[in-house]
Amino acid sequence: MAEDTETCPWSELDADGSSLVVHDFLTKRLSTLMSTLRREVTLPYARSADLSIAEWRLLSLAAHSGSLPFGELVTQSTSDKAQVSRTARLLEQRGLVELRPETEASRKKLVCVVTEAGMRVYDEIIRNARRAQAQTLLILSRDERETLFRALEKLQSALGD
Amino acid sequence: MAEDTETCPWSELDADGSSLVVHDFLTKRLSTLMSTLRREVTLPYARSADLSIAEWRLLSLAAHSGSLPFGELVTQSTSDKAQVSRTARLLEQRGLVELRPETEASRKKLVCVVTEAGMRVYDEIIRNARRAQAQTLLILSRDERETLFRALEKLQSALGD
DNA sequence: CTGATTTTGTTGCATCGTCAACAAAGTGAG
DNA sequence: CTCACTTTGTTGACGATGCAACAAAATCAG
Repeated sequence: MAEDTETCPWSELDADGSSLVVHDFLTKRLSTLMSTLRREVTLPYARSADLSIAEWRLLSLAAHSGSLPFGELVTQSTSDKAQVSRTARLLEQRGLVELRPETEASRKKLVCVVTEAGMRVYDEIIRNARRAQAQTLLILSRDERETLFRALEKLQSALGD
Repeated sequence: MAEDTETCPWSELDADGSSLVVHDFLTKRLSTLMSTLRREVTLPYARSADLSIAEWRLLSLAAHSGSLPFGELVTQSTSDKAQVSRTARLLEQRGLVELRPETEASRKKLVCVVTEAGMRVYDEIIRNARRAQAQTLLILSRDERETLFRALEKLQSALGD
């Protein structure tokens, strides 16, 4: 084993897995990268529309399909329902989304509908964000990009989504 | 363009980057995975030693080399110096690390030295964590693992470390 | 050595995220 | 219909996190 420990220590693992040498854990690496991305990419874009990161995440989730049930918002966001509730209400106060009953008969179950104003904000940011991300991803080869996303996907579903 | 949009929409980007179709942004994917990993992997292990995630991160950083200057702790952790300061003091109160002046002459610059007790806690957790991570990584092919880590590394340094 | 400048760690504060308790609404067996 | 049970969104409380002001110490030019 370990023919290329220098350059790829993480590849050094066997079926048992106990010989993994990685001090540089996947979790650490991901968390470092995430924190950099938040600071350098997401935060600036969110701030350009005077949104917090949580607000931006919610708006973009809902805006992608125009509207989303409250429950879906909770499921798809990383946050819990408390955070989603408060953030959604903030977005509502600013006229970017509307929270209304799912059906006429019901009064409790809510849908989050993005307003015209919300859509404008979303479109504006998402365009820049797309370009910035694409620019960043260009430092990876096409194969690396594909493998990266596929690997992340696999890990996600292996961990029980 | 878009020969394989179905399976790999993210690979669809050109030099300008404007044609990137990714709704599924890298940031979103990473943040989802991170949050799952924290919940399913890191948190349980940290809790098994009654540590918060921040405490575990600090302890593992210092324990890897036995001791680490305070400044290095700040640099290598994702957190800022305030957080590091408070967390380190907590670890000190619990006898897992010792914070002492870097040299005899100095009184301010600190080194974080992991105690015997701290090392025992670290060793216990790290062993399990390694095994768990290795187990998870087994769902990726060797090539995918290598590419994944290399890609993450590249992105990190491209974003100005 | 001395005074000015920079580093370094601490503290206060505002924000964010999570947990748990709660109330209102929906659901279903009888 | 009705009573018990579940689901859903809100609220309060607390810990974690990040920012910025601050004081003590280190550094350095002269």
